[in-house]
Amino acid sequence: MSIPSDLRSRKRLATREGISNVATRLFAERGFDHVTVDEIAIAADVGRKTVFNYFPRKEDMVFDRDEEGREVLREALRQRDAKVAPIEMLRLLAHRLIAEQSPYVDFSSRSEGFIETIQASETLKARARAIRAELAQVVTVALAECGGRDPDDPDAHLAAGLLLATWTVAFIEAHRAFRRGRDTEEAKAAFLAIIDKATIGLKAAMAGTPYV
Amino acid sequence: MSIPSDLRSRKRLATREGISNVATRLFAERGFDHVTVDEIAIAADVGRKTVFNYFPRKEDMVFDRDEEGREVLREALRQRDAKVAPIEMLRLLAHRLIAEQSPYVDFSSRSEGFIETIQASETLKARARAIRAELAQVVTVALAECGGRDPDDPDAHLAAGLLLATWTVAFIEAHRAFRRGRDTEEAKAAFLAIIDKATIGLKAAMAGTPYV
DNA sequence: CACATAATTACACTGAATATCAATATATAC
DNA sequence: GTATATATTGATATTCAGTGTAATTATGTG
Repeated sequence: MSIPSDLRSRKRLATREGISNVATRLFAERGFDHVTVDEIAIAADVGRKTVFNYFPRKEDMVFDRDEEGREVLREALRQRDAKVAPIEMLRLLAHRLIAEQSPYVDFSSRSEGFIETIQASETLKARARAIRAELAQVVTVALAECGGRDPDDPDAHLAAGLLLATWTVAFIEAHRAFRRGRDTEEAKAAFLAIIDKATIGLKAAMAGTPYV
Repeated sequence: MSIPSDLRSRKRLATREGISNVATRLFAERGFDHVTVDEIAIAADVGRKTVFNYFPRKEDMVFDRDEEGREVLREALRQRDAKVAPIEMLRLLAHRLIAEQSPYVDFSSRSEGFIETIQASETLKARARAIRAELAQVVTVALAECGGRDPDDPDAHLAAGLLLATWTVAFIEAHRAFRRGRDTEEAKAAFLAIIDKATIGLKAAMAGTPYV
């Protein structure tokens, strides 16, 4: 997380930031699908290849923290106290992310534009679904490990699927709540309310497995 | 479903079938991503534009029954007896589809190749996720209607998300069961076992809503 | 047969993504 | 400080999916 001292690395970061900022602005202004990579390269004053150098796919200019997100999930389940069941652990994670003002659960005017940009583009929605699928895979593996089972345990798959569906709905609903009341606190409350309520249900659904 | 008598319509169907068959064969032989639309057009002896005429996207040559699938879900929930809760209705639908040998729940050597082709291609997996998202949307709207609520009712979204996750896991698990034992009946039993078990959990999770 | 309509195709174009290779900037060894 | 190695960049060309347009061919109808 620290800024590298050597010139090469700093230049790299600056170039990356420059492209990212230009792209973000253009996407917000005109929509993801109506901005070409050529335009981004020109606006950022770099070569077209340089853009693809930093962001292998155009979508990566929007979602550039997905590995970080997966790591948050892995860590939460790895550092779990043995007394706390995995499903409960993820509920606690939701509360912690909210308490820590994590950017993953930011429901504000700023994030609203981000969400709008995504919703307006089939390509970005597809990428969001792919990221969810990767998250589900991470949760599946982590759960199976917690429960001492195979990484293809059906119960782990089911639990992960139900959990991801829950978080997704909570996330969407929190953003909707913010749009209605323009109140971040209200949105956070909505997020946690859905997580908490659904967790009770999920515990019932997964009773008899090592995950609850 | 009946074959049209006029020459034009028959030719249309034949052309479509021809393209579809050629494409299916090529995809199975060499993988979706290693077959170009040009090759399909040449092999099917039609113009490139004709291919796109029948299948707007390359993926549509693989998934050409998704609207049909959505309609099955809509119909099941629409023709529901008022005494049967929506979530229970979908459990019954699963049993009916299995009993009727519906192609949607075919776990055999034939469908195995189909699944392999999809799993081998990021593009096709993305399309499968998009179709799931569309199904979730259909279920959300149908549930909300059943429960006399808004189409953006959080409970409906949550229930639909949980249901789709359940069906997806059941589907994947049934295919895995077939791969293990090469027994269609065993795979069908695995499918229904997951649906039945998860339904109990989902009823607990959605208690207090109009959907259970 | 003549006319209208639908289907097919050729052609040209856009835009994402990849590959190659030369030019340039930076780091490291001496 | 100079030389060499390496990383970064950029110019150029190519592949492939997908779209638009207009011309051509096939089919249905009076």
